[in-house]
Amino acid sequence: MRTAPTILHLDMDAFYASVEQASKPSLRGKAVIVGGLGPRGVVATASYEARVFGVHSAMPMAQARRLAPNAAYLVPRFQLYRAVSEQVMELLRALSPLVEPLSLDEAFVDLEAGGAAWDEASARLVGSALRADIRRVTGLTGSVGLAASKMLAKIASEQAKPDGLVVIEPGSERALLEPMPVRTLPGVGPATGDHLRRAGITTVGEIAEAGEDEVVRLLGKAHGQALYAMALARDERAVVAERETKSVSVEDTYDVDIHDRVRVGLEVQRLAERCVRRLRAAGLSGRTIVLKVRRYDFSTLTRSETLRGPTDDAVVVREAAARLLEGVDTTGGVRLLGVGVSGLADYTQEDLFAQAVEGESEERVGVEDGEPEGERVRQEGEGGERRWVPGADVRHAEYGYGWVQGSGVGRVTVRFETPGSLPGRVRTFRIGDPELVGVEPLPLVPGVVPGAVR
DNA sequence: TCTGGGGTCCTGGATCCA
DNA sequence: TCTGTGGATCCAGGACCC
Repeated sequence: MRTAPTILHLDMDAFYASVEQASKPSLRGKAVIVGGLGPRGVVATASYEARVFGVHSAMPMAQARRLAPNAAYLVPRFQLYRAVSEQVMELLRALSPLVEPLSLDEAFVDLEAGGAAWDEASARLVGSALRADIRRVTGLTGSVGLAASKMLAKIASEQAKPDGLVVIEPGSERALLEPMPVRTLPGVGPATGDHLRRAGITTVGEIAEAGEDEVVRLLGKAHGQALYAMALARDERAVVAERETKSVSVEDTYDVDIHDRVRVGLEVQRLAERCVRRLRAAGLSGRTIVLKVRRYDFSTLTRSETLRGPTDDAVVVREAAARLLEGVDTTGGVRLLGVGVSGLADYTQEDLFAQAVEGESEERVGVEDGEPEGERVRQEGEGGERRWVPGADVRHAEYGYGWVQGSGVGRVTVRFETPGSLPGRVRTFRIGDPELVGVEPLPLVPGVVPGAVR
């Protein structure tokens, strides 16, 4: 284990909500909640102003609306978040070749490997400069944790939130961890937390006291050994820049349970095609096809089938998924369906026609990936009429740039403002108003154009 | 009052094979 | 030929993470 706090963990503060606030001046300082807005949606991110009401990630949206009825509710705009994330990752890669992104808003950086820092003082300087750079380039705040291991750097950034920097000095780790709740350690979720609590273990110090044998007895070999080591502040995991994808999957939760078996079959076919589109866009193929079914009572089951060789053929995946579905009882209704492919390879075995039982249908899904992500600005509503999603960027021929605040009963309400403007005014239009068009998001900091935004 | 989507890793039983 | 053993692989489910 290294002796200087040169592993950096960056965690952007309330990332999706902060991007929305940066992009929409009227929302700054307000409760903003980003997530699925359907009847079964959950919160992806809540701004700190919304957290005051008790709203947090993964909470059912219905519950959030009860707690914070006056918050702004927006659907995620992943394209924009990806572009901003790429700007941040670019800053990290300038520090070191060893950057390990964990998600759009989080990453580890090995500062020593990049020669950017070698002791506490230099690491602190780099961390502060990074936070300033992030603010300058994106207008957003991020929290930085610095420590001698990944686990501790992550705990440090958690303590630094929001908008701070915390260094855990080597030598102080054990004393720091001891009183912390077991849930602080990575890999301890609700189930493991409960398990440990029933054994009388609630703090990290108590895991260390219990001894490795006891923890392994409670949690199994791999998990137990890993957790015991973490409790002693032992974490030798390296920062890994390139992680290869192990599986590709898509899934949909339906607003209303599907009972019709034919419809279930059609949805599975659709998901299989979407999955293959993603697979091909990534230049991958895979051997194992997985069907996932969540039933009306939330019980979830998976069925999988392994082919003789990897495929990226939509027909093959569709047929495998259909075969798997045959063995699943869906009476009572299903709320979620998913199709995935694992056992990935970066080549395709062409000689797979035998696996396509009806080798006749030669249709394939194109590589061009028009993946809808719920960020479609304008959707076709029932009867072909236009529908605008809350938060979407628009431009009006007369009033300029703005975003959709809400829509319904034939009307759409738009607030006209841009990232660099003062909070703007609201106007309401007919849903079909030809003067109103959907547009790409504007850069958060005027003049700094996120390269990835098309 | 309900519980998304996209992943990763681990475990344990079944099966196959040398 | 029978039986036991142990590894590899497959399959299903659970837990966790962001």
